Amino acid sequence: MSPTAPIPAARSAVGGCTCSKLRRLTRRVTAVYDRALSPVGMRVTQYSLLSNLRGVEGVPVSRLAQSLDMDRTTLTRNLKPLLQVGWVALEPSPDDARVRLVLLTPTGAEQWRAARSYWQSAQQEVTATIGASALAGLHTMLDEYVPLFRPVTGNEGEPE
Amino acid sequence: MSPTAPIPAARSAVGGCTCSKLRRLTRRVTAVYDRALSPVGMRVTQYSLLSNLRGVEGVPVSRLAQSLDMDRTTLTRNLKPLLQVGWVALEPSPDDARVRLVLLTPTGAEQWRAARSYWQSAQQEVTATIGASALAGLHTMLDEYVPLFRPVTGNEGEPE
DNA sequence: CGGATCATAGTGCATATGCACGCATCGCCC
DNA sequence: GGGCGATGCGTGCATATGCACTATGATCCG
Repeated sequence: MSPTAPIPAARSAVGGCTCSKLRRLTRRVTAVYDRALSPVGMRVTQYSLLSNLRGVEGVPVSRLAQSLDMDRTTLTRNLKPLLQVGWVALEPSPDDARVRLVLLTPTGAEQWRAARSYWQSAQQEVTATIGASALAGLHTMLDEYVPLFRPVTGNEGEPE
Repeated sequence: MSPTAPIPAARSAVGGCTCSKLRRLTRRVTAVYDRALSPVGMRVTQYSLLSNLRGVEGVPVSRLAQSLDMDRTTLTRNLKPLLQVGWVALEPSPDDARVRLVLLTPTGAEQWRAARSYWQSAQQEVTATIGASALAGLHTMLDEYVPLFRPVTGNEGEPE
């Protein structure tokens, strides 16, 4: 069969769907970061998570989820592999027995510093690929539109 | 504890990370579509998948993955729930025993038609939220930047 | 004090994502 | 026609995502 023949009726997968377009680009861009971070055995989601713990004593799970703008239960599971390798720790709050504080371990901080340059490589690759000014325009849009949509699972709060 | 106090050092979860910004907006926007499609028990990923099967006799799995710009193995698994409910079918190609053709069942086509208006609601909501011209600008960027990045798992092909 | 209510976190379930690997088949070439 | 590399697919593994539900602890109020 001819490997390059176009599909009869199905060409553009995304059509006019904003969501599919977003997901598609996100998939490709995520791969850039994940490949770049693979030498340190870290994914971009994890790098982002660790970044948010820098310089913080301990953050309640819900608050970290808010900060990351992600579902609290998603965060709980995303923490699991990081707990296993000992890059983060989870300890009960002395003030409130319900609260569990997430904190960066020394090892985690070290790993973050090691990962940082790899992340910068990925970010630089993206910048070079689409151009600095175009990237700035994209960032502006992404940042501007996020607050217009409902946050995941009752988060929100902190306007900035 | 004060529920609205800002986190000491961790404010913006995404910082300057293009990937995190993309993933964040994608999460929020996906929720809009998934909520809108929930009455028909469909997710936006599935809606997009079914859309690509409209008017097609049967598409090899790999080619459909290319069209959707998604990893072939991801598609294989995304097909599973649709196979179970009978909206798509998978049959061996008469020409090549290796190839499995994905096709939309009559039920699946019917479900797609039913879902279409719900998808339109979501798309309309997004349009109204960020504005038609802004959305057009976003689409332009998303479409323009996708081909600049390596496709997932050796896909690509179709420049169109 | 004690119960209703609220807040915080984890789990079960289901899907989404992609890499590494293995299996079967196809085409080609001798 | 018997290899042999290439091709098409599926699976195992691990993470990412979010909804519904549960369990536990804090708070308020009579």
